[in-house]
Amino acid sequence: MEIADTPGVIVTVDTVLLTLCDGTLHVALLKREHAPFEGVLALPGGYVHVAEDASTWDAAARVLRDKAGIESPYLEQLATFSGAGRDPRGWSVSVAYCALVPQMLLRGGHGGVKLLPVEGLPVLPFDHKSIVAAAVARVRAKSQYSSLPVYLCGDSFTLPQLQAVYEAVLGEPINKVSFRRKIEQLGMLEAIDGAQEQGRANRPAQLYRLRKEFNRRLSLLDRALNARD
Amino acid sequence: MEIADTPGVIVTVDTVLLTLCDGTLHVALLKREHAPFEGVLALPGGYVHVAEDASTWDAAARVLRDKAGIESPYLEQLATFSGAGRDPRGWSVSVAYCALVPQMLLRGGHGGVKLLPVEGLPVLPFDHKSIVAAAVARVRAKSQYSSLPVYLCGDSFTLPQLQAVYEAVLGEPINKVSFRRKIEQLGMLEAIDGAQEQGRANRPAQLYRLRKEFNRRLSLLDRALNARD
DNA sequence: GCAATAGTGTCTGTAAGACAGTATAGT
DNA sequence: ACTATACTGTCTTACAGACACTATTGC
Repeated sequence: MEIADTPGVIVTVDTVLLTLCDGTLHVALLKREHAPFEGVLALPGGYVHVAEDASTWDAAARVLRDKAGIESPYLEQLATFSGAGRDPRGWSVSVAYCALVPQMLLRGGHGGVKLLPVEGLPVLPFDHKSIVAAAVARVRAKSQYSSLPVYLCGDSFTLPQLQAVYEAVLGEPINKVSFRRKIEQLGMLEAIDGAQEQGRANRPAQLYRLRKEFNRRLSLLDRALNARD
Repeated sequence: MEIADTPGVIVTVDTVLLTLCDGTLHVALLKREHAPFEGVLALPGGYVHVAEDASTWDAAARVLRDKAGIESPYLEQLATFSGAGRDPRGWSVSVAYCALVPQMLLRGGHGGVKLLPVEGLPVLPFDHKSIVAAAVARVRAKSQYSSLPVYLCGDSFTLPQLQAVYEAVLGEPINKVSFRRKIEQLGMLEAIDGAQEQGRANRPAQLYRLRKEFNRRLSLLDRALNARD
């Protein structure tokens, strides 16, 4: 029997929780409670707990739940950051995860969560700035061909609202007709019968929701990677 | 000061080395030299060596060099596989990397390397079958919009050869004119002056090579993720 | 009726695929 | 000259963006 662990390697998870505030992408940061960098704003993260976590995905979900008070409907593995220099405690491996949540869902979260725009972040400890940059790049890339931004909306939304979300993520205006054609052909939305946005002095917009069979589809794919087999 | 490692977690790297044989993707496997699964074919992998490896990328490169005798020009992080159940030794984290090499480069490798078609693999230990599947899916996806398959060719190649490689990876024929237009607009190849394929009873094809500025571009991007900051 | 935004029909330009033609080697 | 494959010019078709038009609410 060989050694049952890898001495000298720190194994952690970090989560990049993104949401839309005022039309721009923001990332959730927390003040660190322990050394190193105690009191400094950083990504929510923590050690993998061998006894509790069935995988690093579960560890990331636990970190978000316990430290930020959030159950993210979307949680995808981003990449793994590693090396001798990234953590002053020693050689470390951090499996980074990316979460997308509607801003409303953050209302119920813990009070200590700070939201900062992803552009123009202050200096962050470890290599957290690189991790955020990788998450934003991934989300922008996926938004060009997938339904990923729907996770930034609530349960129901109008097409103009969804288009505004896409435009905020991608940082450029989208042609209305093309957008609606694209959404149509992706086929992952369904109109909610008789439900329309009310209360404004114009034609009301149809409300839509994600079809059940597409719900959490992307995160399920990621889960399969972490399953036993 | 906290603990300097994460007890009970095994930290390894696994490499999926892909190449083209007889027009289909093959993966390199090695007989395991130690328990568990001693003597069984598996992906080349090993523990992270804190003293030698500056990152998991370096660990993967070292594993390929030492165990398979190959310096891969392309080595990209794929995903991280983790959990209590995937390794009988205990809770483990494996950072998986994907390498692409031209078949010629494998001639110089160690003798123990077995190449098997990625379709119809036998049962593999750990979750190596999932890892291979993820690598193949990633390579196919990236091949649709990038120059990734050039790493499966040698230093110089003709456009018809490159097209055959794309078709083998994607598993479907490509329109010749569209392919040449696409390659042209990607602009990462340059004709080698006066060099043409010889020796066949037809018009000789122009030889091309990857432009220097595009060399290892994708793997450099991945390296940046693993750098100190 | 008017303002404002939702949603749709249609035109146009760009890019992908099909096809056929020309080019150049060996035999 | 003939064959085989490399390469290229051009036609057609599909799709993305632009624009204009209709639809429906509150005031």
